[in-house]
Amino acid sequence: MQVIFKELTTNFEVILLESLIKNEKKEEFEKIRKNLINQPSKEEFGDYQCNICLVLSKIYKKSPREIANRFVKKLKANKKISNLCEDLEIAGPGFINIKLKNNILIEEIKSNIKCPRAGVPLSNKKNKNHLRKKVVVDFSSPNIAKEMHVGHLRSTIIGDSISRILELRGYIVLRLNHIGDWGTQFGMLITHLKDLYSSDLKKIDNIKISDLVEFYKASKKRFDNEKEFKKRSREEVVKLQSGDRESIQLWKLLCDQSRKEFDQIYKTLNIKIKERGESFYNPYLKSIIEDLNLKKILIEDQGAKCVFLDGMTNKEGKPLPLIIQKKDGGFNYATTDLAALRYRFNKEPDGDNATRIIYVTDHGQANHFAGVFQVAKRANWIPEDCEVNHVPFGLVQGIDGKKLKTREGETIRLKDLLSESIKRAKEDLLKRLENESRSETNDFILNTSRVIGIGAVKYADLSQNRITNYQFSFEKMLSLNGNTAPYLLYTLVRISGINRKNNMPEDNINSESISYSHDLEWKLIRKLLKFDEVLISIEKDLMINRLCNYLFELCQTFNRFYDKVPILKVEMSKKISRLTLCALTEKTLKLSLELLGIESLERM
RNA sequence: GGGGCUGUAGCUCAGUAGGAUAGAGCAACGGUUUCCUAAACCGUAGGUCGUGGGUUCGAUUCCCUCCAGUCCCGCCA
Repeated sequence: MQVIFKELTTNFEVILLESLIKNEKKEEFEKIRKNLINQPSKEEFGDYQCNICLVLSKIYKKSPREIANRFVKKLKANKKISNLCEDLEIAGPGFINIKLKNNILIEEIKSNIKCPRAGVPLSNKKNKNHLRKKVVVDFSSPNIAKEMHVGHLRSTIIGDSISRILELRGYIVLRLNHIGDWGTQFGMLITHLKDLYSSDLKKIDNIKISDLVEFYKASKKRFDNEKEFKKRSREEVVKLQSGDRESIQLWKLLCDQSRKEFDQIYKTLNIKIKERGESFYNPYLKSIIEDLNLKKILIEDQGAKCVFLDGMTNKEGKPLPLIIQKKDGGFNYATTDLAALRYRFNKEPDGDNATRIIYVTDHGQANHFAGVFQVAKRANWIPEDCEVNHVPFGLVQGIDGKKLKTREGETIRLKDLLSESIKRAKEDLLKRLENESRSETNDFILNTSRVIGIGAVKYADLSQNRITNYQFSFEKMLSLNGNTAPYLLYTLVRISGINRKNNMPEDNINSESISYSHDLEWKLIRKLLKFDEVLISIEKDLMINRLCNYLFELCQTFNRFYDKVPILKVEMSKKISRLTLCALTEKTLKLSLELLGIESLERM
């Protein structure tokens, strides 16, 4: 319905401007045009509302209702507006409630049914060469030789969903996995590896580390306790960074084995992402220093090369530095992040030619990114018309409100968490089958519980406002009531049920005869038509929970309709009209679940 | 000490480019099945929107004070 909204806004603006000119207040136009037409604060107020008369009352020094009367008269005289609107009603102190004509809404429904994106328009934004804009989404980013945990889960799920939504809107999306594959920890890992497998070093393929996490822990323990080991580890870092052949081989071995673990998780979660770890940017680090030097913003302090940040201070009240090069000459993550940012905005072939970079990390890194962005801006590395966004998210907590841990106090492995969810979904399903005396094939049971189990975990995360911490509860996310994946899937299953029972041949459907009379039909129509506006708002603020909220409301609206309004056992024209609503609900839901990375089901 | 984020019903959370009587789910209580999956639907009850100021015709929303929780603050990422 975005198109209608825009047309209404344009024509309202014309009338507003005429009025202002007539009253010699033209200069106010820019200030007050912004929120000329709003979403209604309540459904019963109509399709949109206009609150401008209360503002005009101040400017014209007349009562808002008096102004509203005149304004509405002018609006009604406008042909384009009267073609769209059934009624412009003045309410309360001077609000104008806008109700659209039924046939306009029905035309929208028909057009959305035909549209493969269910009415969501493609973004018309293009880059300077009039090509589709490219967005880099940086998400997931686990560390080599460490287990993925719930913190990575949020980044992965949110980043994936953002990518999918931007793709639907027509952007070219480059999903990047900025994995931690470089840095000082590799010194100890490689040294430990060399000690353990000294005899196999010639035949590297023979080395199989059974448990990388245990391996990491053992290395760390030695690093912290053995002086000699620590020394060798440090030397190993230098070797690695200077490109020593054997060190590089062992580094690759560690990365490969880790990658296998990650890929399993990504397969389970159905995540597509391109691995481009920190090591990729090594060749570009030196020029970061050079360029910052050239621009005279790099300052040496206590042996380290820093950029001092504006508006940020440390404990002593002095300007906070962003360390670009350590006193030992090594680079750290700020350097890599700057190099990555610059590369992504650079033109091809030495860059990605992006116009927007989105970083999905926990909000603990907010300061870090604020610093990095500030330096990038001062160094002029963010081109005109381009933007960077940090998309922060809160912690995953247990029921106790503390960081999610096992009973033993250990970090929960992501793969254990996912299989637990599937297991619980399966138990629920089996119980239901028994209660209803249903029998299903083993394949059905496995697939259904997998889709529900994974979907529930994803949806629980995405439906939450990402900025706040959220409490992880299998019980809630798998519940069949409330704003959960199973509730949405169930709604879809109901529609599939209707389709199965419907024996009417498809070519009987004549969309010309569509008409609606029931109040619940109209509520569903209006809800369906909000879909595009929801997605467009998400493109700006990247709050995925808006989509989930919308879907929950859509399903509630549909279920009320389904409960009270017969669909199949009615006369032909009503049946066709109602089946059309079912079809669009189904399409919207399926598409949305896809955007959330959740699979659909026909039966459950 | 500085900065970020959070504080809304018993619990978990929506809602904030200012708008009319602040919404869901869970838990509690009550109701609905000749019909498409009742895994649903309907109703009742539950609120000083952390505190105190300010701006405004109008503030949960914007600004300031204070309180509470949490995260970050020089060579880890």
